[in-house]
Amino acid sequence: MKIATFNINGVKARINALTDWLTESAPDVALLQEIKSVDENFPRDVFEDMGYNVETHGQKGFNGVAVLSKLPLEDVTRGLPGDDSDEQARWIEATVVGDQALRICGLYLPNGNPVELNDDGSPVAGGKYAYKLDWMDRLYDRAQDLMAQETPALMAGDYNIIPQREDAKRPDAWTKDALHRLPSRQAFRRIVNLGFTEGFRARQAGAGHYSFWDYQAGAWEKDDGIRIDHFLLTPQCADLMRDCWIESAVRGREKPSDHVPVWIDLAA
DNA sequence: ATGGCCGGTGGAACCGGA
Repeated sequence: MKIATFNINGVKARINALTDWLTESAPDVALLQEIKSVDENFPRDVFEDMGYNVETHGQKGFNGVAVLSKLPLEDVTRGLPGDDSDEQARWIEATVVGDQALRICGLYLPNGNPVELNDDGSPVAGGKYAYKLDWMDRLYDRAQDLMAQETPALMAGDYNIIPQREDAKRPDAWTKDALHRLPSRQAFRRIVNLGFTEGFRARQAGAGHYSFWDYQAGAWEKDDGIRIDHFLLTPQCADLMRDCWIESAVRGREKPSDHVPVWIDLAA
């Protein structure tokens, strides 16, 4: 089973690029982020006509996540648990019903910029960086629950985290940024350290592997990228992993997203 | 070498992104 995560940066603007990609690359499951659409306006018929089951968790203007699956989806839940006042659409879960059940979580982790700090270095309450770290605390709690299930499960999406220096072309440019500053990396590592396998790094070492290139300043042409889209797998899911790769060529196509798809292939 | 964007909203600039 091939599963891809893809921040599409607007489903309406990306509809042709997206259907071309689905036709050519044919994921069994696609986790989409930044659909930038309310559920009612999501073009579900387009994907249903291609043989996908469609589940969305959208909002007006920005954010929004979705799952497309050729296999049946069950027990769909929307929103990351832990804060009923959080109205941003960044989390969706479902169980993919195949030879065995696989719990999949699609996520769009907050960017966190600008970083606003108090004099003691703590994040300013109510600011975007505080929201990012608070969201990651809730992600930790959900990750802990998933791990306790001892079943095949994964959390994948746009983490907005550059885990290590080798995951950026110019790491020094990111040291104070919300995507790479130490507390952000620590919060990510703390989740991984619950026992998750980071799919890509289980397959591929070394620098020069990116999943995002800014639209500005010719970043794609200069390969000035960062790796921020990740798969985290429970041990029972990691045991099934055959491969994990980044489909970077998609960034060079017509009217691309600024992110590209990241894939895993599972023996399931 | 150098400069440099894009999508959505709403109907012009501005927000949000990373």
